[in-house]
Parts: sequence; structure tokens; C-alpha cells
Amino acid sequence: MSNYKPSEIETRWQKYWLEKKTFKTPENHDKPKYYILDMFPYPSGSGLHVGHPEGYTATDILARYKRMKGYNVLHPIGWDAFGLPAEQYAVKTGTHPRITTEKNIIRFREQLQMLGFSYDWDREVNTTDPDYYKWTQWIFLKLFEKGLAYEDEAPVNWCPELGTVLANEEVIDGKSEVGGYPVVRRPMRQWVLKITAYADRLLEDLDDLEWPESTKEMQRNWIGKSIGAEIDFQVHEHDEKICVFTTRPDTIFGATYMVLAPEHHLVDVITTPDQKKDVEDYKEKAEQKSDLERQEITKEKSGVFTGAYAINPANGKEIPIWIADYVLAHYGTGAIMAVPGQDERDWEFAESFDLPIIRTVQPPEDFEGKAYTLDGPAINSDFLNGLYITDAKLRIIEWLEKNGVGKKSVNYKLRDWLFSRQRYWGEPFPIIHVDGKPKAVPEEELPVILPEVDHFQPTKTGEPPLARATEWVETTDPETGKKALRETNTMPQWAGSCWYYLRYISPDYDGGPVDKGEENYWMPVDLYVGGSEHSVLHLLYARFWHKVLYDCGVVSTKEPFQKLVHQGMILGEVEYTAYEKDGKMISAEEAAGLDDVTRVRLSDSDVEKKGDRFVMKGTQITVDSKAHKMSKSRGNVINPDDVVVRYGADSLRLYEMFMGPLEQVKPWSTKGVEGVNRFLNRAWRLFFGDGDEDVLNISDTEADAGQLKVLHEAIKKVTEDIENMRFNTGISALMIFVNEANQWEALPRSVAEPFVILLSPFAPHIAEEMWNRLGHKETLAYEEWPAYNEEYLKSDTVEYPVQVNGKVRANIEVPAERAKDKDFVLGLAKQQKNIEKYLDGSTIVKEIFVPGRIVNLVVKPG
RNA sequence: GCCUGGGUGGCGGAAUUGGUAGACGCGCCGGACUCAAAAUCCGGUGUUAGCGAUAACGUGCGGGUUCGAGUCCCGCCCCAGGUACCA
Repeated sequence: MSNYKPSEIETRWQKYWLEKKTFKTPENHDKPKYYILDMFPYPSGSGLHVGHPEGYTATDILARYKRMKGYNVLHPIGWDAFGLPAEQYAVKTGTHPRITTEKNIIRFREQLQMLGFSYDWDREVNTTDPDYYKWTQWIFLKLFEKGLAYEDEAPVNWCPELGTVLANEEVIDGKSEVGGYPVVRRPMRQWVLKITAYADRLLEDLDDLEWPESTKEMQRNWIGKSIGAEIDFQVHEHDEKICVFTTRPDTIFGATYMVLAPEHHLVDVITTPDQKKDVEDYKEKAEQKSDLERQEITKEKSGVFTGAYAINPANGKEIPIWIADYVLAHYGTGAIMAVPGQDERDWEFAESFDLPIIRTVQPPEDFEGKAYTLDGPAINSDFLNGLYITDAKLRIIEWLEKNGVGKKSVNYKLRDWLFSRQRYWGEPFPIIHVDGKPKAVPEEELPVILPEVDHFQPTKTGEPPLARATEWVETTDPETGKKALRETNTMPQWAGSCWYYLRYISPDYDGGPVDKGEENYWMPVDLYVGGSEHSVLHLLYARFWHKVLYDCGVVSTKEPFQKLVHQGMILGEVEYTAYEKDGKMISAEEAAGLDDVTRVRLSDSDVEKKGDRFVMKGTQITVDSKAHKMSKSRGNVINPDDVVVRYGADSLRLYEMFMGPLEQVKPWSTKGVEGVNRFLNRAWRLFFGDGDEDVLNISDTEADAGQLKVLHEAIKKVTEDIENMRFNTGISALMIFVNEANQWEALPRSVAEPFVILLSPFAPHIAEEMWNRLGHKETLAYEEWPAYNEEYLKSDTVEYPVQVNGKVRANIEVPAERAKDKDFVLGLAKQQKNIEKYLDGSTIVKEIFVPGRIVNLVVKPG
């Protein structure tokens, strides 16, 4: 065999790595460690898509690189295997989710191994494995002990027709995704985790993380900390007080009315008899609107007067109390003091209902808007007049506290985490109910095994599927011997993924979720790579659990993931779409607003660029050119298996890294895969020629200066690019090496071997094969990474572009030893024919000389 | 609306952070090999003008700073993702 045959060499090396356990994590702690983690996949029925290998290749390159740099590397993978699709499939077909899940895991594992990732397969974790979820339950008990898990009534999406609770994503326009049946909000007993208790720490500790700024910002917004004050407003002729939260207590003199959320508990108490009907009607309407609907209507504000008045504590004035759905029941206190002068929403409402508006901050003279929300001196505000916002706030809070009508207060957008699901395929809660009260299952009894049930739907009464396992549900309290009922809710999919990175560290440890000694060595995760769709929820929940475990002494770091990178989505191939209406082709702009147009898919040979648009060849008819998300319905899904069969795993890996920066969204191009495949073929021929016989085109001659320069340039570039995760330019450096080396008479071994090492993280199979054919008997996975020598990078001459008035007019070559000699270089520059031309009849007013970079002569006519 | 990215050849993308814009790959054009094709190899390829040396223009748009701007500053436009009555 002499031609490059990926299918042969790839299977051979994959087998070698598995059998020899090449990538087994070292057990000693004698070297620096590097923990590199992928977001583990949900093993879906459709297998791997091309998005998975993108992030996984990036981490694999780093893992292989770090091993060769002398690190102990922990690079594991596992399965986030609880989840809805397997359960839905079970409901439909009766197949136990365990069966489906096992089958899918086998497929995923094969696919990942087929791509040559250097995972330690002895550390696989599976969230559905009782040995794993034992510790998920254990962590839940910690939360429960600390009072961070509590029961509450919370509304769920209940679909009476399907007899089941639906996740938000299963509800479309108030109807079930499956079948289109109506969905209603119905309160149910739920488990809730008190993540809000950690809000401040989750916010503050973001600062020290090497995460994308956008992700940190999203988490900050999600937590939504705002500092302000709570103020009590006495209801006129009632004993009740209404407490409001405001970030602008300084505007209190401009509070001309109050608004309660329709759900506010005081609404019924304070509403006057003659307003009762209006208020009831409004409440009913608001109730019927879904959350989405209430959010959509941003323009027209609606509301009703309750008939009651409150006393503004700052000036003793009576102000009307309204209810309106622009005030949200679950934020702040569910009630606001409305200050239309300084708040756009309040201004709109005041205008609609003819309520008074008082400005309490002086807007600038040229201000033409309505509400003025920026800084300025206070007006119409008694003792605050003249103070700017910051000072006015301090002053009024002091006053409120002194008079006992308010205090400084902090509020968060973050809400407690609804932690239970009415599902089968999830972790059972380690909770029993004795005399109607929840009680922890003793630690020794963990895991609470997911029971078998006859069907996977909820019961007729709407209880979760686990309620069907009556023998399991009806138990006794081991402590008192009393009758007890097991919790029948299950945990959400997030639970297993909240701590899996810890289990990899000591997957078989049975003294706790993680072995303390190992944890000390391996944590934190040095690099975590995964999709940006997990920017908020998964990453926030995992951070929350980690902090709880930190408080319990289970982990030693405050944060789990030191550095985070999101890979960008891979789109389908670029598509050109033309539009046809009534048998005539029309331009894309024209077609935009019309519905009865036919889309025509064009190939790239049918279109050409005209200006900044594409048109149909030879016409003025513009077409759309766009890469779309891959989707089954569009038929543009690229299957990694097919790519591997045609071009090999090394080509797939290389292409996905070569497409562009890792973080960026980028369109797929099969031609591009062919390009990198050609590169691997060229590299192969460089070593082994293209004849039929087995030859090795390697010489044992010494490398000359030119060859060393080419090699060390590659070493430098590839090393720096891997360190900075700029894989696309690193690969380009490898290509440059091969292009250069192809022109050499002979390839010295001393140059060939370091090149193979450089190539190996990207294309490990071909590199192992080359290494082997170079006569090495062992894997190259632990060879030393080559270092570059600055000496070899120097060249004999330095090239200077010569500019006149900032425009390049000539290039000169200067011997390296005189390159920093300003007079010499300038002298030479001025002698150039094309430069003389520009100097002639002009005077040089300035000479710029940047050593090793550029010469610029600034001239003036005359 | 707000937040975060981003706009560079026919396409994906480079550019040492203020110093020759377009590395590398794709595509395209020409040539070699072949009866032919594929594969492979060699050469060319930002646009315009010119046989050419060369020149003008060129990094979303309009200004500015600088000897010099894709890179810095001011004002816009467009695209992608996220978020949304959060008081």
C-alpha cells in the first residue's frame, strides 16, 4: 500500500489507541495538570452532527498538544442521557427509555471513536447510571439540608388532552406542539432550589473568569441585580400599606399614582365597591393572557383604577392606586410608585389615562423627549432640590429610614429554580413524605432507583408517571416506621449536567461525589468548550451547585470552569435562491413582501456578483445568497459519517478547524473538505511518494539553513496558534511547510519528524502512520513537542518597503547586518529608480525609519 | 429598544495590534501529462487602464487624528446571536 488510504490507517490507529489505552489519564500528580472538558452530548437518536466534532476537535488538539508539552491531561467524555426525546419515544412505542438510551450511547461512542478523539474511555460517565445519579441525589440532599431546596406551588403547562405537563419548548402559541391541543397554566406542587441565595456570589465571581464577555454579560443581566429602596405607602382610610421597590427613590416627589400588578394580594382588599366590576374584569383578562402575550403588547398600556388612594410619604399627597399588567407580580414587590416624569412606561400610562406628570429632574434645555431618565438637578422635590441623582438618592434613603417609611434595598431579576418535572426519565428525588411533610431519604439508602412502570404517561389524575409504581411509592419511614410516600416528581435534565465534570475526576469513587485528593489536583477545569446556547442556564446552574459544594467542603475552588470558549455554529452550504412569480423571474427585493412567489434553487454557476449583490448570470435579476442553519426540513444536513467515509476523519477534523475562527458561525463547504484532503495527500506523497511500492522519501542528510528556517517557522506559528486556539492559521502554517518541502530534493529526517509531531494534534491518524513508518514502534502521543530556535528564523536579508508620502513605491533588500543602519537603508532607498522619480524636484521634509519594518519619505513639491 | 459580536477579492478567511491589505484554502483561467477524462504537477488570479515598467482606485458609509489607518477617534448604515414593560 502506498497511496494515502484514510479508512485503513484510521481504523488501525483507533484500535491501537483503544487496546493500548494510550489516553488513559495518568494517576500520579507529579506534573502540571490540564483539565480540558467538552460539554457532554445528549445521545439523541439521530447521532452526531457536524457541530459536535467542531468543539470536540478543538479540545482534542489542545489535549494532544498539552500531553506532548508534558502535562498530565484529563480529557473525558460522557452522556447527558436523561431527557425528553427518549421518554417521548417510550410513550409512543412502549420501548423503555433505558433501551433507547443505551442504543444511542453505543452509536455516539462509535462515532466519537471513529473521529479519533483522545478521550480516556475508562472515565465515561452516564447521568442515567444509578452509580452516577446516586451522587446527584446526594447533592440534592445537601441542598435540602441547607434549606436550599423547598416545595412550592408553581404553575406548569398542563395539557388536559394529552394528560401531561409540557416543557415551555413543547408549547407553541398556547397549543401543544404534538397534536395542537390547548394548554393551560395550572399550579402544581414543585421542588424549587434557592439559587437566589447565591445571587451575589454568582455575580461577583464572574469577574475573575476567562469567559467571553458576552456570556458574562448575559449572566449578569440574568441575575439582574439592582440597588434601590423599598418604600411603604399608606393606603388612605385603610390599615394596609403598599410596599414598592424602586431604583429611583430620589424621584418620589414625582410619584403621582401607584400601580399594582393584577395579581397583587392587596387588590381585592382596597378596591372600592363601585370599581369592583372593572377590576374583576381586568384581572380576568390579564389571567387569560399568557406570559408571552403580556410581553408582546408593548405599545398600548392598559389598566384600571381601584378607587383607592395612597399617601405619598414624601409630601403627604393622596395619589390614586391603579392596577395594570405592565407591572409584573413576580418582580420586586409587585407594586410600583409611578413617576411618569422620569420613567417612559409610566409616562405612556399617565398619558393614556390622563394622570398628572411632575418632573423631578431638570432636563437640559434642548431636551425634546417625554420622560427624562438621565442625570440632572432635582426640581419640585423640596429638600432634594438641586441635588444630582446619586446624592439625591442617598439623601432620600436617609430620610425614609429616619421616618420609618422605607429603607435601602437590593433586588434581583433572578428567580428561584423550578427543579422538578412531572416525567419518568429523570433522577428520582431522595425524598419521602411522612405525614404530608417532606423528609430526606437517609444517605445509606441512596441511590433511590428509578422504578419500573407499566406506562410512561402520567396517571389519570395527572400525577407524574412514577405514581404508577405504587409499590415503590408506598414505603415506610426507616426512622419512625410510619407509612410514607415517595416523591414522584423527577429532577430536570440540568441536574446531571450540573456536576458531571467532578465525577470524571474519580468516576469509581464511592465515598462521595468526588475524591477529595484528586479534586484538589484536577480542579478547576482549565478549558471548557461548548455551545453558546448554554451561556445562561447550564453554566449558571452548574456554578450554583459548585458553590454549594464549596460551602460543604466537597470542592476546593469557588468556580468550576476557569476558561470558557463557545464554538460557533456550522451552517449548511451557501444557497442561491431566485424568485419566480407568474412564470417570470423577479428580483429578491421585489419578492420580499409577496407571498405567492416560487423559490428556485440555483447553482453557483448560474449566478454572478454585480455590485454588492448576486444576480442571475447575464441579467439584472438579484437573487438571495445565504447559508442556512442545517435542518432536516431544509435537507442541508451534513452527516459526519459520510464525510469520514469519503475523506477520512483526519480530513473532517482538519477541515472543521480550517474553516475559520472556532468561535465564529461559518458555512460548510464540501469543496473545502476536498482542499484539506488534498493537503493530507500532498503531505503523504512528500513522505512516501506516489508510486505503488512502499518507499520512504526520507534522507539522513543534515538539514540546510533554508530547511531549518521553514521548519522552525512552522514550529513557531503552529505552537503559538494552538496556544491561542487559532487553529485555522496553524493549519495554514502546516500547509506552507508542505508546499515548501515539496520543492526540496530530499526531506531530512531531522525535519520530517518534528513536522509529524506538529501535524499530529490536528490529524492524529496520518501522523501516527507516518511516525510508525519512520521506524518508531510506539505512539507519538507522548513525544516531546518541538521547540523553535530563534537563530534559524533569521534571514540574510531584510526587505524594506519604501514609501513616498505613505505610498509604497519600491522594495529594497538590505543585508541583515546593516538592516538597522538608518543612514545606509535610507541612502539605498533614495537611489531606487522609482523613488528618485518622486524625489526629483521635491524636498524631503521628513524621513521615517522604522527598523526592520518600513521607510517613508515625506516630500513637498519645490 | 437594549446587550454582545461582526461587515476585508467570486467564496471561507489572513494581516506581527498603527507599518507592503488579501497569507492559506476553495473557485476560476492558462499550460504539462493522457487517445480522452479523472487524479497530479507548473503558472496566473482584488478592480480599472496599459504590451510593459507602472499608475489610479480599493477593507460597510461619512468625517477626523497620523509621515502612514482594515487596525485609533466621532457620527451613521447593515447583518448575526441574545434579551425584553425587571420599576
